[in-house]
Amino acid sequence: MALRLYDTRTAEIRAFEPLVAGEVSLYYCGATVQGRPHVGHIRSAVCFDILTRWLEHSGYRVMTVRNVTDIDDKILEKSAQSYAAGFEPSEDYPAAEPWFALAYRFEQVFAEAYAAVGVRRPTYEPRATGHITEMHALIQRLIDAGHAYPALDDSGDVYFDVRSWPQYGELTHQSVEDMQDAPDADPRGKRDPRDFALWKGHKDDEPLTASWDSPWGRGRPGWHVECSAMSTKYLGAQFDIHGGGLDLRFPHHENELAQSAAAGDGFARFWLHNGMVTMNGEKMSKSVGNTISPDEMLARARPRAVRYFLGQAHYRSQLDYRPGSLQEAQAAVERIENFLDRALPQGHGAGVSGELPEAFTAAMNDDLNVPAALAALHETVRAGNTALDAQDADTARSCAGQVLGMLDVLGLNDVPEPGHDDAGGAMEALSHLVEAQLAQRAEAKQTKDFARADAIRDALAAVGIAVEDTPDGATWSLRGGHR
RNA sequence: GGUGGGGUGGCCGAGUGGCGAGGCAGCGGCCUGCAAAGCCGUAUACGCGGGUUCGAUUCCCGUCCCCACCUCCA
Repeated sequence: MALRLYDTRTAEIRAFEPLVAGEVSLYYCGATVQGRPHVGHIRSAVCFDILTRWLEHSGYRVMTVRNVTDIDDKILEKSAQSYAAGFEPSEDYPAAEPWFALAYRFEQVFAEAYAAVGVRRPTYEPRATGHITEMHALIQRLIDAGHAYPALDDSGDVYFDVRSWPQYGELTHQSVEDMQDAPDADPRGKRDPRDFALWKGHKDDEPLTASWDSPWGRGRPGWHVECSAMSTKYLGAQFDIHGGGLDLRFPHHENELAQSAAAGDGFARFWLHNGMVTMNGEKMSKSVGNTISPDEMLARARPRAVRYFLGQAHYRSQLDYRPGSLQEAQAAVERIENFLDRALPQGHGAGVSGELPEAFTAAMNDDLNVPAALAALHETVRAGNTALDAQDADTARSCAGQVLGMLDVLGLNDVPEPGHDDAGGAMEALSHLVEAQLAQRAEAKQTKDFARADAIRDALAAVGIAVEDTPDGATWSLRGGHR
């Protein structure tokens, strides 16, 4: 069965066929780098990372582009605040920081946050500020086609003319007439309050560094135009998939689609939107204050568990966080790891086949049904454990190979685990100390001195080292940092 | 008011016109010196009311509730 995906625009699941055989072009919206990432950004990235991995596993060559919005109202506002009298600097927002320094700094924080849960870098990450000329060209095409106009006042803005584009609303299935009037719409210079800015004229209180010359006067880009300009520059006038969070459907993606289509570009063939992350059923947002940051998650559970949690629900479903979610995810992850440790001790994993179970493949092809894919993974783990208990090493090894293959697709094998990969010499030294303790404990057990054996185990447990007995002797692992 | 998505066992979370995915937690058992890990077993689950059907959680109608978006939003 081939891959089928849900397309927001047509509101249907249909077979995915790329524009160019064997190649997939994917654009998905990244962040406006005005602050630290929150888990919604990371969930979105995990979803599209899994999509990318699945496409690659399916044999496609995938070009992925994710934008960095490094100029916008909020970035300028945060920077301006840092110069204001009475500003109190914090760790996240130092005093007197230029907007471009702020944006660049947070861009790097985002990169670290993505990497911490094993999200691979896109093929390219274009910045809005680096594509002003492409935006100008697009805006000019829209003006020439009669779908955009310079502001009727002297603001220097350029607006998209919503009324000139009958298809406006097609992505979110709304008609312009039915839209609720925007309470904060500032109609100055607009033909219709729903018209949106392609170009924003420079204002005197904004730094000159945040403006560029244009045929319509000095200014800066509107929010939506960058994605149209950059996606088509790197992926072509028409490309396969455009993704992003559900909350970007309107206005952001609707406007992107309108301006690109009105300019004559085919644009995205599939629109994919991931669901929101909620806390006890409500969307996490800073204004409500019900947030947990990626850093806080990583402080509460291992990176691999955090990724498992963020990726475990279907990508279109809402993902609910509540106390205990991460511990549950970690328990599930460790169940998988325990099996691999039993089946492939000490690096015997080399050369095992990563062939995937049919149920897993079918689930992934069915609009990336990760929950069903995880069910297949866990069933393979159980089958493998059963085989181990029956001394059937070949079956166990085969199951382990399949599990490794599935973990690769889900990206769980790529998550860096501190204290595991990079502890180097310290880990080596610790290993000798623990082995010596275990040898003493084995001796105690030999002489049936269980009190002493338990004392050693308890002492190790007290410092975070878990000891488990197996038919082949005791094994140990660091609690919180997998062996 | 408009648009879209939901309400599944203690929790999370798939799915299906009829043999109850999966994970976590719980209980019982096997194994173990004891644990841990693992395996086996274990649940009168599908918001409510009607209808269609031999049979509905799944389809239809009605109804209640929740969530998201309607120009800051992943």
